[in-house]
Amino acid sequence: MENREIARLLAETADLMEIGAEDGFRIRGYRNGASVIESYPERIEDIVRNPERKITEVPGIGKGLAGAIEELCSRGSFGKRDTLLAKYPPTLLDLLRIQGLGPKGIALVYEHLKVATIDDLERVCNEQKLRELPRMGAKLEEKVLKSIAQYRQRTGRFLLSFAKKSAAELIPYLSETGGLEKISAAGSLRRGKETIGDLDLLVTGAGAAEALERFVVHPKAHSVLGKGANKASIQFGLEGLQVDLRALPHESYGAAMQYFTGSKEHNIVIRSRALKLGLTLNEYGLFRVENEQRVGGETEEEIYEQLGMRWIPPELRENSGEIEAALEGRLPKLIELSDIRGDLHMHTTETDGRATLEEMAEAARALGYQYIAITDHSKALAMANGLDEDRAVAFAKRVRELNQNGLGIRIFSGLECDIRRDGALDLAEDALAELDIVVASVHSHMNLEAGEMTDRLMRALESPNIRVMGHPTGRILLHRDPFPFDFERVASEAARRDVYLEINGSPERLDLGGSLVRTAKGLGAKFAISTDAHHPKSLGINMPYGITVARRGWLEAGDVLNALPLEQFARAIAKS
DNA sequence: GCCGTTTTCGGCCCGACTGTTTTCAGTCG
Repeated sequence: MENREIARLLAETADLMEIGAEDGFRIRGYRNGASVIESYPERIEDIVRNPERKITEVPGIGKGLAGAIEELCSRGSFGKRDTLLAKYPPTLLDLLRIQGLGPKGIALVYEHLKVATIDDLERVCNEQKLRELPRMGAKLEEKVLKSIAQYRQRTGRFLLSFAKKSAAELIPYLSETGGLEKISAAGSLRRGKETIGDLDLLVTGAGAAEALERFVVHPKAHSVLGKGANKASIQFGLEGLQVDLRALPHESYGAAMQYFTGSKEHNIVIRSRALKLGLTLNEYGLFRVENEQRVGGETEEEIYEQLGMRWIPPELRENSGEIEAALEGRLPKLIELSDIRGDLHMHTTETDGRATLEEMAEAARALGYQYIAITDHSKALAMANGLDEDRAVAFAKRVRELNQNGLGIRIFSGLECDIRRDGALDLAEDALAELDIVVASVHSHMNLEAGEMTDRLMRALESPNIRVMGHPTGRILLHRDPFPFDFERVASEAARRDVYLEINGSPERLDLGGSLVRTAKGLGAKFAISTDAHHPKSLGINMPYGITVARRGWLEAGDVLNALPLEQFARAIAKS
C-alpha cells in the first residue's frame, strides 16, 4: 500500500471519528499521522515489512497508529475503521465537503432525518425539514443548498496535480510494453489547465496494440468503459478519473497530439485556417483538400508551419489571441522553470511548516536557487502559532546572522502577514519594516460583500511594507470559490504601488489562475511565482505548477520578480 | 491518538463569527 493511500484511510477514519464525536485530541493524532505519512520520504510499507525497523521511528506514529498501519498493509483496513464504517455509511464523508454542516451537524441529520447522502441532504433542505432540528434554521438551509450546487459543479473534475500523478503512474507502466515509439499525455493536462475532466494518453509504435491490452488490466483500472482496436477507456483508481488511451500510426503522432491537446476552440480556428489554405486537418494528418495528399502530421511543428505560423505552446491554446499572435510572429517568449532564481513564500516549524529554516534553505539550494524568503504566518493565524511583532523581529535578526555563515544561498527574512478584516496588516508597520519582504494574504472573513472586500484589499495595498499580495483570490480548487472583489481595480492599484501579485503554485490553490494573470499583466502588474511550501519536497513539486499558470497567463521572465538575479532582486524589494 | 517525562499521566494552537440562542454550540481557518 502506498503512503498516499495509508494517509487517506487514516484521515478518513479521523473524519468518521469526528462525526462520532470522539475525543478531539485522539482525532488529531490520526490526522497528524496521516499528514506525516503523506509527505514521508520513505515508503511506509517497506518499513513495516522490514523486521529490523519499527514504524514508531516515524515521528507522530506511536503504538496505536503503528498497529493500525500494520493491519492496513496486511488486509487493507483496520479494526477502528471497520467499527466506524459499521456505524456510519461512508457516504457521510461526502457531506463534510458541504459548507455549513460540520461533523456535529452531519451526525444530527443522520440520526434524526436518516440523511446519508448529498441527495438526501438536498431533499430535506427543500422540504424545509432541516430547520426543525435544534440550532438549525432557514438561513442554514439556504447556505447548504447553495453549497450543494457548487459541489455538483465540481464533481467529475480533478486537480491538475492529481491528473499529473495518474499520468506519471500509467506512462511508465505502459512503457514496459515492448515496441513503443512514443507515449505522451495530451488534453487539458498538457495545456496545464487548473482542473482536469479526463486524461488523454497517446501511443505510437508496433507495440501500441499490446499497450491497449495492458492498459485495461492495470490493477487500478476500476472499470473498463470501452476497448477497441485503436482506443480504450478506463476509470482509474477509486476516484474514477476517466483515462483514454489512443494508439496511432507513427506518421499521425503530431496531428493527434495537436488534435487531442485542444482546446476545442483553438482547434476550430486552426482547422478553418487550414481550409482557407486549401488544406484539411484531422487527427491523422494535414492533407490537401483537392487530392487528399498528405502534407504533414508527424510533428506538431510542421502542422503549424504549414499553416503559416510558429508552433504554439500548449498552455496558450485557448483561442484567446494566440493564433493571431502566432500568425503575426509575436508570440511571447514564455517563462520557463529554469528562469526561476528563488522562492518567496514558504513556511517552517516556526509556525505550521514541517521543516526547519535550515532544512528549507538546504532544499532550495539543492534546486539551484540563489535566494529564498522565509514567510511564516503572523499572529492572526493562531491555529498556526503565528508570529507576533517580537518573534518576527527576532526572526529577522536570526536570518541576518545566518547569512554570515556562507550557506550557499541567500535567505531573506519575510512574513506572510494576515490582512485583517478592515484591511490593516496584522503586525505593526514598524515591526514589518524590520523584515526584508512582506507577503500579505487574506485567510479569514472571506465572505464579505465584493465592495467591502475590494476596500479591504485596497487598504492593505496602502501599507508601505507590503511587497507581494499572497494568493490574491483565496480560492481552493474544487473546494472554495474565489472571494468576490473588483479584481481589475486591485490589480491596477498593485501595479501602481509596485506590489507584486502572487502566483501561488500550491496545486490546491493555483492562485492567481492563468486568465487573471493575463488580465493583471494587461493592467501593468508584475508577479511573484511562489510555492507556499510547508515541506522541503513541495519547493520542487509546486514551482512547476506556478510556472504552468504563469505561462497560461502569457508571462515572460521579465514579468516575474523571482526570475531576477540576486542583486537585482535585492534592489527590487528594497524600501524606497 | 502522540509525546515527554518533572516517566506511566497530563498536555496537546485558539480566536472570531454565525445563527441560533437568550448565554452559546458549531463551524471555520
